[in-house]
Amino acid sequence: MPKKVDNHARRKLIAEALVRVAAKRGLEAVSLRHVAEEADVSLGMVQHYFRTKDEMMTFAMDVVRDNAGARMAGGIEPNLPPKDLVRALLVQLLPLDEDRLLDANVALAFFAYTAVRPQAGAGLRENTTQLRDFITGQILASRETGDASPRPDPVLAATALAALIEGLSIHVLGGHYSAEEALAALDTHLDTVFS
Amino acid sequence: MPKKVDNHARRKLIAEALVRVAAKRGLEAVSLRHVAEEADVSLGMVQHYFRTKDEMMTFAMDVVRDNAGARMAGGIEPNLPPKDLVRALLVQLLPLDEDRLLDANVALAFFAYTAVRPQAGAGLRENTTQLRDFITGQILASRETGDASPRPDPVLAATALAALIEGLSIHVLGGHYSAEEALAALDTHLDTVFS
DNA sequence: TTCTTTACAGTGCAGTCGTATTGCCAAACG
DNA sequence: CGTTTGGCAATACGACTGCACTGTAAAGAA
Repeated sequence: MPKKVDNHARRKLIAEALVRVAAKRGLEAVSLRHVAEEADVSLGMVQHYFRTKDEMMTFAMDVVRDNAGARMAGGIEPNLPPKDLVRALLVQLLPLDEDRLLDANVALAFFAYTAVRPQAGAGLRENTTQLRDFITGQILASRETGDASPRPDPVLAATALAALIEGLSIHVLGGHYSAEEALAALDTHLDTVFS
Repeated sequence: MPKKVDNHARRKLIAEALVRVAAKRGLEAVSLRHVAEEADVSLGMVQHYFRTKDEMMTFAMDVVRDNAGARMAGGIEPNLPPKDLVRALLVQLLPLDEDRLLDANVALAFFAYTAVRPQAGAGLRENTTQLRDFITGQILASRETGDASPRPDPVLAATALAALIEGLSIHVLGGHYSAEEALAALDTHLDTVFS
């Protein structure tokens, strides 16, 4: 066997360049050439690691999802009460700093992307399902300890919570209001869920 | 003066074709030629009514916003209690039928579009601001009549409500769950806001 | 009537797109 | 040592893009 290269690292390098292009100029500006330029590699190399553009897109989506997942996992401190735990998770999805703003921007673009390509959205769907399930569990846990009044359906409450951060993120991205306002809205909502 | 044509009607005709293309195949499939074909007119005509593609896009965005606004206005019955009024409004933004699904799809695409072109998002921002203000007013009104416990900040509650339908719409578009589930989540949230 | 102005249709152009193809180079194996 | 083979660069190609330009038909103004 000839030269040995870390295949996965190269793909990630390219995918991250794609993310930067998409965040700065939109998904429609993502072309093989632009990505190659942003990654400071040749077009040929991009083609070597991704046989088709769609393959590159899909991989980049997975990288973004992994980023978000890792951030959420990193925000967790065990033994936190359910409410704080959920909050710690959701805050990681809000564009509160430059990094998260970049990712949220790309995530939004991918949402629009998968809305027209249903088969490409499987990963996204899995993510929200997991998030919803986790939140549901935490709501139930909080009720067991008697912290919350057991009024509304926990699954629906979790659904609303997951949708809420999504909507807040989008509004912040669109410049409708500041990230701080979004955070405040999230907090008041959390208060009502974990009353 | 020569031939007299309803200029605005023609522009709307073209913009609606654009919306159909965007909903079916995504914003990136929106080209002058595709729109012309969908509208069953010539490329030359599209160019006659829109000097640039960006001008066409902006106009189409306005049409979609008008659609949504008209729907919301149409859903209103006066003398409704605040909660039902707000619900009637927000329901119009959920993709519960084919028409609203189409518009929501395009709206999502435009959100992603404006996230990278801030100057094009002014209209969108105005829309959510108006919606937030209206909801805020209704929350305050409901409290005056004593229907609600006056706990959380009404502005933040309105912000959350507006963000919530946005997030729910997106999740429904992505096939993460059904429109009925989204509606149920909205209702439980409305119950807590207008307790 | 003649003239002017609008409302298109058609074509051409320079640039970009994704992809296929070709070829060179260096490293590992026999 | 050669030979093979993966890693990459470069180029070419047909399709498509937004836009500019030209031509033509028709409807009012003079």
